[in-house]
Amino acid sequence: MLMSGSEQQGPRGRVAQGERTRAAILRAAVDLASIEGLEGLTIGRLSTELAMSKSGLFAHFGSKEELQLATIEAARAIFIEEVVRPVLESSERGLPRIWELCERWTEYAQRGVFKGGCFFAAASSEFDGRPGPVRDRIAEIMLEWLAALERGVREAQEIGHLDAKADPRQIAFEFNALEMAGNWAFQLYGDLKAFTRAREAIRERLRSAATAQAPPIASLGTARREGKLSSFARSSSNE
Amino acid sequence: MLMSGSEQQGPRGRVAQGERTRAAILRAAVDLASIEGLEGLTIGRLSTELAMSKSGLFAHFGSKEELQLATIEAARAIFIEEVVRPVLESSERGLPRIWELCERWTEYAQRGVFKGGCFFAAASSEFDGRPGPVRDRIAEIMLEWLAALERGVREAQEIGHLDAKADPRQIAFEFNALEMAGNWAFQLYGDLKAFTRAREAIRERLRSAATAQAPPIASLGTARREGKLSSFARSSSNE
DNA sequence: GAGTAAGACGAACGTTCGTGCTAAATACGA
DNA sequence: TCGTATTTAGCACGAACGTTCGTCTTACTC
Repeated sequence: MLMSGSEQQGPRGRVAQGERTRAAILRAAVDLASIEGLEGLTIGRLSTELAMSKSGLFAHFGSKEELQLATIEAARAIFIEEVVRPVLESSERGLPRIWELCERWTEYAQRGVFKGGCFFAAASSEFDGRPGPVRDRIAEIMLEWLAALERGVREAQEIGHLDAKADPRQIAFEFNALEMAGNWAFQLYGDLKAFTRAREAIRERLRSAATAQAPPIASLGTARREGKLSSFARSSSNE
Repeated sequence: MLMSGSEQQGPRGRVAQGERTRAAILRAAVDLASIEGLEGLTIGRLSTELAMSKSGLFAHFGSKEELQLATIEAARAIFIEEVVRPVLESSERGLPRIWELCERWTEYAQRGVFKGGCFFAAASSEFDGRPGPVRDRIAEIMLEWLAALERGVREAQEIGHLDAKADPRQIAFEFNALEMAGNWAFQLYGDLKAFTRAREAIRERLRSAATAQAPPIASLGTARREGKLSSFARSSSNE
């Protein structure tokens, strides 16, 4: 569901010109939309930014709504690449993975993968009152993410890291809430400590639900790059 | 045209006509903005909805930004009236009040005081990337709310309901995160259970920080209307 | 080299945006 | 009841919106 297959190429081995242009448009669109919103994502403005004509840009999508939907898919692909895949590839199932999911998300928000903060946090707030395919797709993708968190918790329970009596849905809700609030405070106040607060709350919540045979929460570090996690990495990481 | 003589007030020096019209505009503006956003709050659309002319409406504010700022103030007044004041008037300092703050907020979001959900949740997300007086004012008001939560916690610590070692800022952050996530899930999925989840998480967090002499958390009910809270009410509630 | 299709362009469509002006209508103290 | 100040409407503006159209360039096929 989250994470799927490969890209197709043009007729001959090379990628068609149009495809490259389209990709460039979407790369810019995703950043612009994360700042200005999906509705503030304007064809005129986008074309100016890319130094191309409105009509030329427009031809790639056929309607503004199609552009919005394509932008959402592009953002989803980036999100998966930046957050979901690294976690599935590098962390062990159970408590390390659920922690790593949160950690990676926080980092993704903090690092500014999208210029205006988390694309989906912004888009879901913007479109929650505007029925239509755009809203529906955004809601779906957010559900995917919530489901990923929930599955992480469930796996941790199966392995015996977390109390089996805990409600995975509830915990997923809480973690998502804390992460999005971190993103929110960072965007509104530039307050980096908000991420620390989110992290701290998540850690504490994990502690409260952890079992005796869970790896110590304190060992779940912040600096994951290079090594620190190699003790957990690459055993049977997929799915 | 809008609210002519029909709105009977005493014939003596009552509220000026313009003031009444302005208030009617803002009442509509606040709802429209909570759905469409403060930028989607359009003068043309608003005037159509109120069956008055664009220019007539416009004259009350002088610029779109002034309209936005006035709308924000109107929303703030409603929020205070619906959430803050009832709590300060009806609940005892300490744990009951901090709980009641959260409870009232949840109810305010659930009840649809603004048609599109919490006005400030929407507005702060929309404007977090657009510097200017509008963004600044929204940020200020959200800080007021966070400070109110924080003070609630601090008071509960002073009274001895909550562990003095807990960090009030941290707890305020967490409660705000859970509430806003409840609002978010409700707006996006129509999921009423999200509010239950938020409530549950807040209750649990309070439990974890409560002292021995705190009133039992379980007694902090959901149904507050009529009586249930009269045991806490009206001792020295002000300030 | 001729033929074809994709891709990008500039101009223009009708609409709506925010914002000025000026005149009419209305409310209200005298 | 009247006169004036406030309040509303009418109209026009330039800019930007999404969208359509016809044209021109480029690149690949035969």
